[in-house]
Amino acid sequence: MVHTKLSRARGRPRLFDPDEAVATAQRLFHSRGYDAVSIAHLTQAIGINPPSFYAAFGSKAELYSRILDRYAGTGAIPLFDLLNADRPVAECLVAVLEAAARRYAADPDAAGCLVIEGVRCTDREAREAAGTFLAAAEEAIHRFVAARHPEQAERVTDYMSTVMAGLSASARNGHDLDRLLAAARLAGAGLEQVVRG
Amino acid sequence: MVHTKLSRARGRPRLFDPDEAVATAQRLFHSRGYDAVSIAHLTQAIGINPPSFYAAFGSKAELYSRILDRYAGTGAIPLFDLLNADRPVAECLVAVLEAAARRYAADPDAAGCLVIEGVRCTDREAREAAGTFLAAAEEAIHRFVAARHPEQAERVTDYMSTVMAGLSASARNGHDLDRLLAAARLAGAGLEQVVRG
DNA sequence: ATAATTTTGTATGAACCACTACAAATACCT
DNA sequence: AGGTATTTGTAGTGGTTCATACAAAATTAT
Repeated sequence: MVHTKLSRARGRPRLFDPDEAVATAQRLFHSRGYDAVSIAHLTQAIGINPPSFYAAFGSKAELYSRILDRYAGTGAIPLFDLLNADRPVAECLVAVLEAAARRYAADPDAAGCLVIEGVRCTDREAREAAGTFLAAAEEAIHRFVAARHPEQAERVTDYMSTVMAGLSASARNGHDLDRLLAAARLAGAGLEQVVRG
Repeated sequence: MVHTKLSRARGRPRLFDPDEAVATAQRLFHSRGYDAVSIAHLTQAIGINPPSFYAAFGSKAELYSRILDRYAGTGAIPLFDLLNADRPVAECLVAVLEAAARRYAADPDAAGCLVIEGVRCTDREAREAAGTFLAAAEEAIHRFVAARHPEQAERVTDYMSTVMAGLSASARNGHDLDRLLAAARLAGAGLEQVVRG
């Protein structure tokens, strides 16, 4: 039995578009941070009542988790593209830092990284969901560096985490693209000393 | 009319030591962050009831502000000592980064910088209080750099802010002293390229 | 038409939040 | 002893948090 989108579901139809609602919620979470966004804010922004919200998304943390998945395709840094390149390691890593600067400053009303900021929130469930994504990103960087500079992999991965967290914080402190890019490039200078190949 | 500490105050005496209470509160705020600490947590940790708390400290945000003052003398980086030295600029700045790494990792249960993390909290009043201290630190760094490298001052100050925010975040993510120090030194390499003198 | 299914809006529950009114208690001052 | 000043504990205030119970509404299936 295959359900196509053409054959409508059985009960009363939804009055809102869940995908659109997720996009709205993503903007809210990214702009104000997980803790500062209440169910009341979300339902009001989406234009629905709490029961519709819970029926569609389960809970605030579940919706957030779903948004993190979506973020990977819409707002996060394309790590695999940037790190699979055939260029020198340091060059790739600097490209990641510059991409981070660009993403984090792209929308002044949703500055910084949704994941990096998410791991600082008060809710355990949401924090752990963001932590999973952060760990995956760190592992991708670690693997990339370890392939050619195994001795430096941990140190460089830590450094990348630190700089990206710093860039996200500075973006949320209002630094614009130019300032963020300058900081990313200065940070890149540290990299080129360690991984020359 | 001078009141000495020897002549006791008039009414019923306090059953708790306000300084001790402030220290307890500082530990709580630093460990869990401003948002995650409730009045109930504070009063319970101090061992008093809410009315005593409000009589002594005014409000949660007021207490936090008082703690930030205290933090400057107990947990913050001695910027003026480190930057007034007669050594090369880059050397001083790296010393600041290393001092930050040490402070941020010193107590695993109160990791990171109270000020840097404070500016991310949900409460406007507390956020602005922390912001004042952060701005003062940034101004101190800017002035120090501008004295000898006026062209680089803004860029270097932004970079310092970014790296220190990153170190604080990494500390809160559980990185220990060694990892933080390694990141601080890698970041220092970027500095030495820009401010050689 | 009737049953089954799903969403909707209203209205609310239970737990927490920062904060306080009030009277009893405990000190100093005269 | 009596008056004044301050802190104390009890017991709340009103507001916000996330989440739900319930019945009416709107659709498909039979």
